[in-house]
Amino acid sequence: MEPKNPAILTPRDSEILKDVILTYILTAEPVSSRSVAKHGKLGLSAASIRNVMADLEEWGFLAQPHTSAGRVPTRAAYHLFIETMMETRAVSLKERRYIEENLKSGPSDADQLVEVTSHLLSELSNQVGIVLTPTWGDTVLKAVDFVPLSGNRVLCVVVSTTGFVENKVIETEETVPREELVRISNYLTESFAGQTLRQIRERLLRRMAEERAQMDRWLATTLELARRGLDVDQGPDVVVEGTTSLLTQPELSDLHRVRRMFETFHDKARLVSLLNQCLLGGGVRVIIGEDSDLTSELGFSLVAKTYGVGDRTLGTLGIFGPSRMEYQKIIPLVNFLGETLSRALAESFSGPETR
Amino acid sequence: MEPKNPAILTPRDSEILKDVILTYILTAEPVSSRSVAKHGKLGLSAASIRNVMADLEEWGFLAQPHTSAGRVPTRAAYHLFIETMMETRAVSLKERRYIEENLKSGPSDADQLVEVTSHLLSELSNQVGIVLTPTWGDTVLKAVDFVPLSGNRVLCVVVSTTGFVENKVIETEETVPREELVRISNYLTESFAGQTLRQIRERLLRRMAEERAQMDRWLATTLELARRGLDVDQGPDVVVEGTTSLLTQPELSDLHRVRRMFETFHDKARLVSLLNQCLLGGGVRVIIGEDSDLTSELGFSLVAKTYGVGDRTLGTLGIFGPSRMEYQKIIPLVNFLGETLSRALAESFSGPETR
DNA sequence: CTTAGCACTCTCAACCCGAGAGTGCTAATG
DNA sequence: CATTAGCACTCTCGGGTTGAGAGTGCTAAG
Repeated sequence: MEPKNPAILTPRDSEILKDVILTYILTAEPVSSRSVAKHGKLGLSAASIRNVMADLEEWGFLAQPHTSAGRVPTRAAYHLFIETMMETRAVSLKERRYIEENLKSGPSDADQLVEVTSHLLSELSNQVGIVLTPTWGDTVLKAVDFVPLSGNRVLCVVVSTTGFVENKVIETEETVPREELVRISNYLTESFAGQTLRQIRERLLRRMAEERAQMDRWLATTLELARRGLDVDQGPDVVVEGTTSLLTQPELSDLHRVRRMFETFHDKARLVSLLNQCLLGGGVRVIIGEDSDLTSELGFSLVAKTYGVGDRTLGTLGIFGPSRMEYQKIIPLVNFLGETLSRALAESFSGPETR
Repeated sequence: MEPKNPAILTPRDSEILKDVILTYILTAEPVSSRSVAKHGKLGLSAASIRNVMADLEEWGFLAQPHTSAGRVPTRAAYHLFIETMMETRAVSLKERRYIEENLKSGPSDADQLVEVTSHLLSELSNQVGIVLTPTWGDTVLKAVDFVPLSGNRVLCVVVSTTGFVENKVIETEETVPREELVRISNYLTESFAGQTLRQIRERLLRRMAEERAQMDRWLATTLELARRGLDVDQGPDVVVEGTTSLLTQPELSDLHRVRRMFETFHDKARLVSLLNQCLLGGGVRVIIGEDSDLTSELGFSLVAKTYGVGDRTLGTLGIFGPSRMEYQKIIPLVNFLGETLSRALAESFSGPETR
């Protein structure tokens, strides 16, 4: 469709494009040649700017909603902006303090940590914050514990090395006394700590098949409890925060798009697959507009980054919002929060082992 | 403003009012005299209906958006409708099956039960489902359990008799070995099970003050752990589900009201206080429009009921939506789900004691 | 190469207008 | 006397029109 881009933009072209993008981000309205001429540093008249802008449109960096409207940056323009001409604005000291305060003191377990992070993402960007929790099968077991409830019910508590906790009530064939449960907890924790739930599951099944005949009663109930309690095959959870803050954005001024947006955020499966596109690479990934079917409908963008402990990637976190967003601030913010969350998870939960 | 209502409506007035309400609930548009005449059983002409409707308006049961529009029921009309002329439509067998299936098989602990209930409320009514979880201080302790994490961290698991589980990570002064934690868990569960968290907290504080001097080391750490672990002073949680389903309702056709609605649902504190108005009485409570500041802004209604185990009220559940809702179906639905949730909580978790 | 000038295009809000819907009133009717 | 047919009146809503404003593209002059 669009003619081939030139190998490189002249400094002037670049400057003008940048100006258009910056003011569009600010105002959400098509940018006219006149406003660029007035506001811009280079003392050119509107007419000259117009020529350049016509070129930029031809290259595919600008578009007009209709004849005689200003120009609007395209997806390509945003990408170029981010890669070559953006001056990132580091997260301010005040914000860093605020983040660390909230992340250090408030949450006690990892799930709360994730929730607070999502909230911070949203609050500090005025967009939607998204955090993907680790896939449960990949988490490394720290401890299992069984608590007797009434009747034949047992509460199984599974803790990962990174501090995520999962509760599950299971029903046993017969009542298992408290002391027995303590022994079982100890045994299972000792034998399986340090392995992923997926590995554990496989080993359990293999072992149950192998030893079926010669297993004593105690081992049988133990393994059965483990199988039931550790079998949490749910995929990753998506924590979405701040959808309402988008309602004030001008791009959501019509009801139909509002509905679409909420439908989008409710379809967790698609969100997960979108977020998973960002799994590779350590830096911040930016997905803009038609890069993905999800973002294209709404003309939205996603700025995302993985988080994890050591070299192990646990999940993804990011900010979702109209393509017209302050990448200069958003990208450092996502970066910082990714690092901070990773650090918090590492510091809090993988200290010296207890035994 | 409005002239005093007549002591009683004639059967004909009543019939007409009912017809207006029913068709308004269905169509969401002002009801004309003509449509009542056509659709209604009593073979009257539009002109006669008009006279009656003018009366009903004078008495405050109907209102017109403007001259030469049809009539719309007022809050008073809905109340009258619910109290005297509504024929409730019992929850269908299919729906009952669906509810019981979802509530029996899916969720394992009480928190999940609440979540599923909220979802069912929303799904079956196409409105917003709300469930208020029990105030944590009022819940009765079933068991406490401590799981050692890394370093000086201990995961405290608190289980209520009704199956609600709370996790909390606390930091201890010095490392407490695993066997010790087991002893402490046992001791605390035995001494405090059956009391509310509030009671326990008071006793703990008193005991710590009394015995400060003569306490041995073990008891000191035990009580300290208990104080920290059982001190969850958070208020009730509000689980809101299905806000998006309201977006298709015609009363939310303008953006401003959509924003208002989402703000409303995000202000958990106000929601709690509204729901708490329904705490008294065992039946289903209906709050319509200007009955409360919360519902008035939007012209919304709330149908709510308490749930609990035995004679102990635990929380509230309800359906929130435009005043124009199918009370004939909604009220039985809330009633049924309240009873089913109560039953599920009772059956699952307060069976025979384990020790 | 730059820019002033101008014609041209497109949107947007305001306005008007007529159709349609519904009412209130009155007079006729059983 | 309740009921109803008839009719004038009111209000909303959608469509069409118009004029102002904004912005562009082009051309010709500096």
